[in-house]
This record gives sequence, structure tokens and C-alpha cells, in this order.
Amino acid sequence: MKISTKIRYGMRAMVELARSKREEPVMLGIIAKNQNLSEKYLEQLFTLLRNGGLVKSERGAKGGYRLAKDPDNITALEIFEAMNGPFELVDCSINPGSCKRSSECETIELWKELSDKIKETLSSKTLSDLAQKGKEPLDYSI
Amino acid sequence: MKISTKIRYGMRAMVELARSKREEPVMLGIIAKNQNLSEKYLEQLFTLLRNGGLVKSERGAKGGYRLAKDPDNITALEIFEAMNGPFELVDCSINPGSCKRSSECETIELWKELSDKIKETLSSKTLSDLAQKGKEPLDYSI
DNA sequence: TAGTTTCCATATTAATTTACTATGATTTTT
DNA sequence: AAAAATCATAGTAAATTAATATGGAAACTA
Repeated sequence: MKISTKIRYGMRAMVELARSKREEPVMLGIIAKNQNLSEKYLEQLFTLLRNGGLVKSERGAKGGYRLAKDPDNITALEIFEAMNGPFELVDCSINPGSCKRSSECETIELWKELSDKIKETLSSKTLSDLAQKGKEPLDYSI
Repeated sequence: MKISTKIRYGMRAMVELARSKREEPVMLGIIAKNQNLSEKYLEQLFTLLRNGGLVKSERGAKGGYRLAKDPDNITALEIFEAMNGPFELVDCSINPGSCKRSSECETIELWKELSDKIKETLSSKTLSDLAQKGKEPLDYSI
């Protein structure tokens, strides 16, 4: 059980956006360079963030991305779920039909409790919390 | 981020063992049948449990497996780690060299905290706790 | 002691998921 | 019209997962 790169990249990209002091939207090229990712791949990740309602995009030259909400109101769980879909450790906790043992299963409660703890922990952290760990705001001026 | 079948099967198999009221060791064939798994596959899973010091085996006819410790002294985390190796959500939390961004990473703390919460939750559950969820002890008499 | 029953060890494989790369269209500014 | 950016979708290589397959070794039983 590992955190996928997709989730880690998405989380870090959001922190970068939150640390930006630009008034203008931030181009993917900048973030891609800072995070050592290809711009094309990062585009896919930002599609997920956009679909999750966490960033807004502006197209064309001078376009880019900005946060869709105040970073105080964005939790790590939201970012996680934008990247990875609704959080669930086991399918049967949401859809009991996915496993025919679920009615008699002695371990389903364990996985439910663990899922709840994880969600609780992730939703207690805001993007502001994460962005403050970075030393200074990002300027992006050249 | 899902719990693998390997971990889930291992956890359930341990609960079955814990619920057994036999004095004799339990044969894999019984557990395989109850859990709808092939005996051959279950053998591999029990090798992991044995290497983890959680079960003891007896070979030959009348052989089988039994718990190596009192179920009060076996935690869900031990079972998890026997099946999946030492628990870590991200490599960089243990080996910072695995990611060259780790010194400046704003999210590493998040993953560490989450890892700790998960370990804490899993180690607070004993095999006894899990076994009690099952209605009655298993008899395996024919 | 021959045969059966059980666990032990390792190799192989099919399916799925992950982590991208590639191609090209669309929108906006200059 | 050209350039700069996002948008959409297809394709793919590598890794991981979830098994199956094959044969051996130990212990009990007739």
C-alpha cells in the first residue's frame, strides 16, 4: 500500500500553486520545470484537479491555472480524491455486492475503521497548512 | 490506494485460525475451502505468515497450522506487515535518498503523519478483537 | 516400508494498474 | 496570422498483483 506518484505529484503541484504570489494564473511549464515532470503529463494531472473543482484554468497565451478556492478551504483529502477518485480501502465497504463474503466477513469493520481514520487525518490538513511548510512564497519572476 | 487481496486474505485466514477450537493444527484445505481460495495459493500466503512469526506449521499427515502466539498478542499491523512487508506509504520517509526533492518537500510531513496514524490504528487492533466479531467459534468437525 | 497426507520451495504466467509519451485540436493574446 | 497556452484522447512500456504449475520433503498410518 503506497501513495502513487499521481497523488504525490498532484499534492505537490497544489502546494506550488498555493505558494504562488502571482496575480496572473500560473503556467504549467513553470510547475513542470520545478517538479521535474513533463508538461504533457502534468496537463493530465491538472485535468483531474480541474474536474475536482480545485483549480480554474484560463486558456490561450497568458493563460494558466489558479486555485479555485481559498487554500484554507481545500483539504488534503479533496486533493487526494481528485487525483485518485473517491477514497475507499476496500470495495465492499461501499458496495457490499462486490464480495459475497461481506455479510459474514470479520475484517470489514477493520478496513472501515482504518478508512475513516485516514479520511479524518487527510481532511484535517488544509492546503494552507501544507503551503506554510515551504520557506518563502514563490515569485516566478524572471 | 487499496488493500490488496493478499493482505485481505491473510487477515481473514488469521481470523479463521484464531476462531478454531481444535487442539490439532488446522489444515490449509479447510481454510482454502472456507475462503474460496486455491490451496496452492493459500500455501504461499501462509509462508509469509510463518516467516512473520505469526503461525507455526506441522508437516505431514495430521499436520497443519496453528497460531504461534496468543491472539491477544497479535496485532493487525503485524499481519499486515507479514503479508506486505514493512509498512510505508512513501519510500522517502525511510530512505530520503529515494527522492532528491525530499529536503525541500512540503508534503513529506503529511505522508509521515498519515503513515503513523495508520500504523497506530492497525496496531490497536488485536487478532482477538477481530475473531470476536465472528458469531461462534469454528469447530471444523465433520 | 509403501502409501497417503500434509507442508515447502520455486518458477511461470495472465491480468491489471501505473506512469508515462504522443498527437493533435481549441482558445486567447499579440 | 502566429504564438502560447490549455484541452482531449490514444497508445505503450514497465511494474505489480494475483494467481497457477510443478515437484520435493517430512510425518503419519496401514
